[in-house]
Amino acid sequence: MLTIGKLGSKAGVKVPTIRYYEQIGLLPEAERSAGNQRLYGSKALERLAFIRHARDLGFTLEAIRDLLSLSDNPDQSCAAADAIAKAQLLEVENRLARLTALKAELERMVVQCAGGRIADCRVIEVLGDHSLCATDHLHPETEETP
Amino acid sequence: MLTIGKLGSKAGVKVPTIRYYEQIGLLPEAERSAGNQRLYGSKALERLAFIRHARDLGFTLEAIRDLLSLSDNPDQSCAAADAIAKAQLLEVENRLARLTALKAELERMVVQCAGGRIADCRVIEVLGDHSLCATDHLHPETEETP
DNA sequence: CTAATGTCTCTAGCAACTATAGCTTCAAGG
DNA sequence: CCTTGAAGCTATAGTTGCTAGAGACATTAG
Repeated sequence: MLTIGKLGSKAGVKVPTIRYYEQIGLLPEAERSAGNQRLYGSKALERLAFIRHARDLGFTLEAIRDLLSLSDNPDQSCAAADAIAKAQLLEVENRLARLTALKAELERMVVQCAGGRIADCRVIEVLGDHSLCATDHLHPETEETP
Repeated sequence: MLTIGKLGSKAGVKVPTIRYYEQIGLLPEAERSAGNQRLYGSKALERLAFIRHARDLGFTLEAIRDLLSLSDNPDQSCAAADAIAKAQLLEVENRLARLTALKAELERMVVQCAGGRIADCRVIEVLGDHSLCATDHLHPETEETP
């Protein structure tokens, strides 16, 4: 049995994050020791690794919740899991496209900066006027993890 | 003079967002009409467009605050503005690299899904075991806007 | 046995908004 | 002139995915 700290270091997840996952129901309530400390077995480690990996791949906790409940019922069709992954792929492709446009724009800005005074600075100028942009890099839709 | 709604639709920014920007000091306190409604002139529109554009380019509000204070004092060297833009460019390049690895992994997952039962689903399987991954798509470091 | 970690709960904070509630003001139609 | 509906106001709370802190108990190394 692992304490929360051991579990965290094995899975590469910080301790408060584990407690947070338990709190929002992604992880089941842990067993407790006599002294009320959480104890975890290998199943919890697997589940946490799953969550961690899916987070690394950019899935939201909501999507992960769905994926976990799918993997808890292994007899169903995997169409749902496939759909979630495909949606995530689309999302990522979208962001890639936007980021690529952004990068081009930032490069243009930086290259054109003459290094003189602010009054001549292309960075400031371009930021003040979207029509100076070469591409449309619109509304990156603030979200989290790619 | 524009009302907050007109300003918002001209700049492509939602009304509560404008009030929020005022609240955190990115926009100066607006003039008020007799009936206490905010009124904006063209300077405010420019400033808001600047903010909006910089947000679209992925700058944080903190970076934007700095850029605005630079553009408010146009007699300085533009080295600072240039540095902010360069840092932002690096950031974007980083994210691009990570996203590209992610995309490859997601594509692999999706392609390999045979469409059978969860028990055989590659999506679930890969999520449970990082060693099945072809690339290192590690820790995308949760942030906002690309 | 003591000191140093580790863990516990609870609360508050981060970015960058968005949404809600309950009110006032404004512009246009009848 | 009056009413109705949209748009504005303030203030507060919620969102996502954590992270940080306080103050108290548990465990372990020396």
